[in-house]
Amino acid sequence: MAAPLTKTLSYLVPDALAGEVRIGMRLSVPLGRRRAVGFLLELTRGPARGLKPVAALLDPEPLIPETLIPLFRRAAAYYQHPIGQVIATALPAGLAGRGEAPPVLRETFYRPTAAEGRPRGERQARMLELIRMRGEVSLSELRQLFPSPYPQLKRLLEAELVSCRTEERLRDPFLSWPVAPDSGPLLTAEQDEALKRLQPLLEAPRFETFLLHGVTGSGKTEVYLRAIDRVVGLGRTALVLVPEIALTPQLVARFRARFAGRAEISVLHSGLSDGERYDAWRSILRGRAEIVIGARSAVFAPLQRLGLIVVDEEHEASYKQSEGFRYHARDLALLRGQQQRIPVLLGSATPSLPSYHRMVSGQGVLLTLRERAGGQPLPTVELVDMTETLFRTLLSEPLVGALRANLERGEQSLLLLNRRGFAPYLLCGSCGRGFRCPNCDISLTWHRSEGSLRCHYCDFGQPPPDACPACGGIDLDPQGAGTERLEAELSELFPAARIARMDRDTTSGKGAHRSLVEGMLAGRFDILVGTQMVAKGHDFPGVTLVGVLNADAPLNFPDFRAGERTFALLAQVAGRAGRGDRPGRVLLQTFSPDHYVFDAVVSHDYRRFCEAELAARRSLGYPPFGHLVNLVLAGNLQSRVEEAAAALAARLQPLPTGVEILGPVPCLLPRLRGRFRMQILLKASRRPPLRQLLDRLAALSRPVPAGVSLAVDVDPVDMF
DNA sequence: AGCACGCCGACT
DNA sequence: GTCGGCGTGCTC
Repeated sequence: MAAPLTKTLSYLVPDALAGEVRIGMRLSVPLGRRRAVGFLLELTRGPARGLKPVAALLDPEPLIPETLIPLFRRAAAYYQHPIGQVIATALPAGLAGRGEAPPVLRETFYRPTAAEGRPRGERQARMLELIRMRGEVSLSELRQLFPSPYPQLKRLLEAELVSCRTEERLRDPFLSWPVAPDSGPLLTAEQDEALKRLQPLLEAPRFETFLLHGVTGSGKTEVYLRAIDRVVGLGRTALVLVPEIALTPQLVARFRARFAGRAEISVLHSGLSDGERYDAWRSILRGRAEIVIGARSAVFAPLQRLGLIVVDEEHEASYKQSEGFRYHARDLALLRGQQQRIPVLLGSATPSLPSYHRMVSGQGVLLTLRERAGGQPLPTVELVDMTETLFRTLLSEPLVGALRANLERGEQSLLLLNRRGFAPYLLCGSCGRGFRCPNCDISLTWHRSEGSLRCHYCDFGQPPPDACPACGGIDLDPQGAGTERLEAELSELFPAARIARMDRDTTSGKGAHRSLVEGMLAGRFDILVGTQMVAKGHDFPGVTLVGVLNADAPLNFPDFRAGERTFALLAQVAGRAGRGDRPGRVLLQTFSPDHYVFDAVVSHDYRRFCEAELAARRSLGYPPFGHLVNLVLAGNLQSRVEEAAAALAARLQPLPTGVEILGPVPCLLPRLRGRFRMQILLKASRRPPLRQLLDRLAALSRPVPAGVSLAVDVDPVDMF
């Protein structure tokens, strides 16, 4: 239902429709004095006291498999979100609202009849001959061979020399990454061991969580491929979740190559048009795909006979949707696994603390790959203490030296600077004035090549002024550095080097990301600079040096997960080094070399990091030892939002024992896209009292006044 | 969300 | 005396 209703509504099925209704169908139903789109979740018999009748069925077949309905129900309850919007999030666009479903494409096929005759016309005769020879020919093919075949086809049909039939055609956007069939490498002993542990559950499925913790380059994908091969071989299907499909073309290509001709793979990604997405959904529903690979929302893919769910890079924050229905795809994957009684395989080089904690507390099986698959050593990681550099330089001497040496050896280098643009601030040299976004009240980033000052949180952009609007000074000074500036500085330092940049600005075009990846693989670049995008999943065998410019920057985030995030980012990017036949070296530039995160990165000791971090979280009651719910209020009038937040906090009293309330306080970004934002953070060591409080919140008739919106974020990941 | 109902200020 | 403001409540 498009309406944000918490409860479901019951309708009467008229006798005329009784034969056709099935669970999972879309219905048109009366709601108030309008018509709404609803989903049939349950059919019951009983007295029809005062129920309004269903107006119409919208589709000939169900759009939702019955097995997904419990998932929608639990997800709606858990995330305190109206079930209609949960379903709308899951489905391809256009199916939940009043919007029309994308058109179904049809294809007509012509085949010869038993009749013997010959047509008179020459063109007709040639066409008939082709159809007789091939047995059946599609209209689109005929149109390629005969410019306008319609008059002849009409005659042939009238003469009953051919017959035709129409069937739905599913759009199939085949990804064009080259596919060479491959049967896979020999397994390492550790991979083999991991598969042996998985095997029994693939054969006789039941719910179990596996966490595959494998160092970078240890071949986690190979384990997924083998496990899925087994699942598919047993006639079941598999779902693979990846953080961002556009950034993992290599993984998709490996799946295609491995299963070429043996299993159909459906790839769900953000580049699909509504029509393609709709067709992908229907083809999965009809069982035409054995393997589905997709990002977050693919956790709802309508696969039948599911035998395994894989969540790759399970620690990635992008699995959490941060708007609307704020679900976490990894957690829903676990729920789906539990409901459908199948194993769920989480994989990461840097598992999330909650997942790791689940395993060590006995709620799952930890599988570990300590060695790289090709036997390469893990890279050596060194710290460069930036407090000892005399001048504020972007690139330290040791890093410049290492880059130079790498260039001389003809080896590739990768540099991470987690900030795009040229400079994050542009300040007036005379009066010190800066430039802020009028909608978000944060500093605008100078994008030099694009010639604009841009806000990274909304779409705002303006050309950089020639003079300071406050004092008229013409001496505008870029402060700090982003990837664009780093790229420029490197070209000055190494004029002969071939430098490429990978960040959101250089990869927004279609195929741009792919051509950067291919360029690196083909050795067309010596140095790749980029934001965290460069850290994600790539396998560049030629890279032997990785440098991180502001390695401690993410530590300064006011978030209890800062340490975990920093460790994950650094370990992931370090893992890009030395994947080929030459050893890798990693240099981390930092102003706080004594921080314990760096110890863990240098020693590649994930476990020690986890134990330390978990101890700290336990003492503070943070996840996984406590549970958080963030209530975010937003509105155009600051005073109204503040009053609403204070009033809501008061209405939550008295708090159930065990629940703490923090706030209301302004959000980390107190203004975003022109709206003022306040948050109320709820914290509890156990879930039940927190649930109780959320139920009370849901029962409030008007939790916030008009002009203010309220978002309930259960298990928040980004507390902006 | 929509769309009613319902009770208080400036207009034909 | 009506038109219309948005506060409150419901939708099988």
